[in-house]
Amino acid sequence: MPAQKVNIVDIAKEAGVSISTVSRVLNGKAEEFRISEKSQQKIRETARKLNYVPNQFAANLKSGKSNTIALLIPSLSNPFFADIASEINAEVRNRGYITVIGDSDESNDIENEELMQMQSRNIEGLVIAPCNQNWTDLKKLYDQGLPIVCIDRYFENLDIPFVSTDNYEGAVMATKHLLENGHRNIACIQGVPESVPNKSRIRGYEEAMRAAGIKNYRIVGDEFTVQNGYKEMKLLLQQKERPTAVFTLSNTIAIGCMKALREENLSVPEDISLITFDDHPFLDYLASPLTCVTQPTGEICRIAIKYLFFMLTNKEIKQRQVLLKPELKYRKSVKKIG
Amino acid sequence: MPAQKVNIVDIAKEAGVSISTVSRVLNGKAEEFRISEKSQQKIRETARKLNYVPNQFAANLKSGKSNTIALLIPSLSNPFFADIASEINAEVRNRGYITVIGDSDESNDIENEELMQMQSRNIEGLVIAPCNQNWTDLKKLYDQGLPIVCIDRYFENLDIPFVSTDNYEGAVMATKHLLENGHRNIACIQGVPESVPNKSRIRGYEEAMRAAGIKNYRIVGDEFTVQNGYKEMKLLLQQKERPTAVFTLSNTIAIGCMKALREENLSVPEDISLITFDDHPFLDYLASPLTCVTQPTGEICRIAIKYLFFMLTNKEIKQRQVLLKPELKYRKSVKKIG
DNA sequence: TCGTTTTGCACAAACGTTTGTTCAAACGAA
DNA sequence: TTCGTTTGAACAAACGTTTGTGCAAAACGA
Repeated sequence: MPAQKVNIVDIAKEAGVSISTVSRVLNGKAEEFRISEKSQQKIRETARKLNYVPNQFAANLKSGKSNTIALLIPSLSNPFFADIASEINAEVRNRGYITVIGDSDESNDIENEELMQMQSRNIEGLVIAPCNQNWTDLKKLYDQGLPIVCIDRYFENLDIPFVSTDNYEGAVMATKHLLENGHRNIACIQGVPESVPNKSRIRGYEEAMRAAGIKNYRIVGDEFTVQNGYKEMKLLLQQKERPTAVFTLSNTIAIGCMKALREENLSVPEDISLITFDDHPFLDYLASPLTCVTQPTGEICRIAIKYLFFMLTNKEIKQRQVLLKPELKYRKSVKKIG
Repeated sequence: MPAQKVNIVDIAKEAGVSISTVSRVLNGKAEEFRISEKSQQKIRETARKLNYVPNQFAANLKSGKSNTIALLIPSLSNPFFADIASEINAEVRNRGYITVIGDSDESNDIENEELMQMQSRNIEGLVIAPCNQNWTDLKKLYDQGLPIVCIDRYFENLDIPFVSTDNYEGAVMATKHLLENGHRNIACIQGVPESVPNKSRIRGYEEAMRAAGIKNYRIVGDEFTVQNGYKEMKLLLQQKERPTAVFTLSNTIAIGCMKALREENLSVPEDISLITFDDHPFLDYLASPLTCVTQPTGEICRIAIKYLFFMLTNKEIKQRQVLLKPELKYRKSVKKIG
């Protein structure tokens, strides 16, 4: 017998008070409106008895407050973003809000659709790692007053605050490390070419290579996926002049590489050196523990949420564009050659 | 200038028609209500021009339809659940619904709170891997008519449908594999002891051990986390009689183990054999590729969503309790001894 | 005793939709 | 011309809250 959902009216009747009184008590405004202790108790008690669950939709409709912030990421199945989702979720709950998470699967269309959905749900803030390079919609939202913070991916020339890693620096560190170990023929397998982090990393890689006087380097690939890493590594291995080292721009790509290498019976770092962006608990325990560039994801999330809630409460943000320093975690996937 | 949010009334005015007409056109009910082609065009055009975004809250309030299903999992940072989230999300979107994801962080309180939140948001269905053993709240919801499907974790004696892996069988397979390789002193590091999958796995492990005539086996640990695996392995290694093999009940636990082993300069499988529940792309590329019991997560998600939508449309479900077969993926972490 | 202040709460109007009902105009048939 | 029928759309009542306003009753002061 699907008990009809109880509402505030039922409670009012049962408790013998008015609707408004119920509303105020249940919203903790009893003091403010001087509701007697007796009424308060009565109301709370019947609410519990009737199993009352407030209807957020109705509440939001009237008040405009949804107590919801949205997180929009390109791919939950990417451990980097799964981590972020987990952290943001916890951080947001601590502040009494709830998170709705959207996964755009790296598709512009889905991202836009999700963005719409979230608007429809009157979110009060948005944390996004935009996969769409076309920022007009996002910018419009921001200008309409929706607090937005970009993480990981961002738009350099927009005034939307962002928190990310200094990807350029990270790539320079990684590339230099390879160069210092005598490598000259270094290939780079990238992820989504249009994304800012990817572009910065590529820039870092290129500059480091050119600074070392190397002109002909190879950049291949187009996705932050295992499949992409696998495919591109396979192709690289078919080249006449095999690279002595490979720099992958995500750990998913790195796994793909290892799969390809394993199939060709090549080992890291003996036959080929490997270095990757993004850490992962597993990286330490691989056949050849992978040297990597780690991003401070926890810090990124904390700052992003801090900023978001600053905006929500109209506080000033001193620095709108934050790039945190990555670190090189030395393991054993780079061989000294030459 | 935060352009006031446009609503259906604005459109009606601008287009010179009534509110209801706008609503019907925008909801694709133009045919049904015989709205002229001209009006339709006019309405759609002005909606676009004014940048109209429907207010779901208002719509839902009236219609009772939220087009939302909820996914509640114990931990997004666990790759197993991250995968599930990703798959469910995609599957649900394909059916024109959207998913809101909740992460309870293995906390009963948070789970209950999230459950409340979701009720408040008038979800139409729920997919949950319940961490709370107290099913009364969930059961109440189910009896009130909310379609619910449990995945991974479930309640055996409830009529709430579930889709999971035959964890018992998986554990038996793993344990037998160790036994067949001559191991007698096999320890098991478990996850959350009260969770059904954990209990089934333990049952499988125990029965296989006893069937082999082994009485004194060790079950330790209490969380599906890296830390738990690390700590328990450390302790196991301090025992007088070290186990020759360890069976871990999740890959997070397995990583923890490997960390401990590495610190003690022990290697798998030379010094100790290791087998784990749950696959992961990385497992293949570890120093000693880990033999594991894989769960058909994709299949689990697909079936769960199929069932959920059956319930949503009042179709009959033939089989309410589904346990899919796991598979043993042989890699190189088990040594033949004795 | 009678004003005045405080206390405690009820009333009713929103919020932006959906949807059942009603109705005018246009049309066609007789 | 008149009447029935279709076509196209307007009206208005919800949905379950929140919140500004208003007003008794109680308490108090003189």
